[in-house]
Amino acid sequence: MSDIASLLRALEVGGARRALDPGEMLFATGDRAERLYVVDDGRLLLRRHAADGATLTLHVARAGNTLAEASLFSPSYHCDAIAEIPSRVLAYPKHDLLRAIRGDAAVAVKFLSAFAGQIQTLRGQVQLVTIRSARDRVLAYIRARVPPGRRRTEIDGSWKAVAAEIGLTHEAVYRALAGLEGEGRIRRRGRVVTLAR
Amino acid sequence: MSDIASLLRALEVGGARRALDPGEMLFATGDRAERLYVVDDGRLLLRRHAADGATLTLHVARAGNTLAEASLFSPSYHCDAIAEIPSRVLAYPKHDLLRAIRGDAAVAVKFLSAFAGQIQTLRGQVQLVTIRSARDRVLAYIRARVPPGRRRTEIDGSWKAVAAEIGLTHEAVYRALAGLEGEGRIRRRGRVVTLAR
DNA sequence: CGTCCGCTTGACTCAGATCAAACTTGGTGG
DNA sequence: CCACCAAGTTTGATCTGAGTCAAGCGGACG
Repeated sequence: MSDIASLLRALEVGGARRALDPGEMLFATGDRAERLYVVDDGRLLLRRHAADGATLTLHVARAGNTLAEASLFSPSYHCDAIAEIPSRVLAYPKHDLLRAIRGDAAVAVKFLSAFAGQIQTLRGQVQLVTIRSARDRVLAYIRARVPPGRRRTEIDGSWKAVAAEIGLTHEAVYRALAGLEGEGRIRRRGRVVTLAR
Repeated sequence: MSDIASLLRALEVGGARRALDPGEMLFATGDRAERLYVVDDGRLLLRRHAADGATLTLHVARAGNTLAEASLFSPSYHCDAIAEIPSRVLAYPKHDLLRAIRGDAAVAVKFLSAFAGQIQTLRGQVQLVTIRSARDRVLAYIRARVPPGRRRTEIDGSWKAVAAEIGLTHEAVYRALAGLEGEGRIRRRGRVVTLAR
């Protein structure tokens, strides 16, 4: 998956380990961006607060994912990072990384690759969040999670977390799921969902 | 806009122009990924087919957007690209780009920075589209367009296009604008908007 | 064994979608 | 230079569906 993690391990750059409890904050909006993180284990949420107090999950970072890539080129973080479950991360000082990247184009290319993946993920999310109907949005979310050629997928995290990720209330998500199952478009047992033909 | 586009223009790498009719396919899933594209004019859809036969639009690429960045790092395209309206694109051979990136860490860093910018822009868009109230969403859109320290901005394109971009109907946008002007939050003449203090 | 949290469903409300219609603007061609 | 057409803009009336509030169930965990 993310060869960034292994790439970082191979570099001289040392990563400091840090453990987080559920709900613990790794960094907050406005903090000086001095580190880039790799999720070793667990799950972290990148969140932003809207003016009206609502919180939006911008990204769900899982084991192997990098966190706050954009902060490499930004003086401060522009969102909060919070552990959803007990998690461990590796922290790499931004300056060391930038030095390594500037010194070795091959390293830079690896980073580019990881960034490109992020862009794709985010585009998918923009597209998803723009779908107005809750039913269609949930269905699109599921479809995007089913590996090509397969029919089944397991949602990781709770449906409530999914709701936050796709910009719906959890009630709307549950109703959409119930509706889709009623129509026979999907079958579901807990977090395992199967697309109907 | 997309500094990737201007970055590409600045490189020695030449871009081949290509015109597409509505419905014409630029590339299909599984094709060998040999080029990265920049949309010069028009609108292209990136689509994927789900297991249940449905078509999923992953992204709508407009003028200035790059297409298939991820393909730089993948041997084949993983979605279809189709022109929605008459469009023109610039095609950059992947090998030339990769050579330029690998050969010069400074170029690589420029790309990285541009990609990081893309990521931030996209995160901002996700956040914007998630704002539920039409009034607040339009206001946030305007605020994001006003240069720091200034009060005025000119929207490029029509308000109708803005509506599509931020996931509202054009009626909702016009009403939101009228409401904001009524409240005295903004002043507006055509496409020029001034924020009230 | 009790508490917390995810899950689920119901009733009600309201903002934005939808449908409709008129006015304005800009550009094109005769 | 003007007639005309297309597209954007504006406003009104109605409807729909997601948000909100509320309440109950069940499993996980200390």
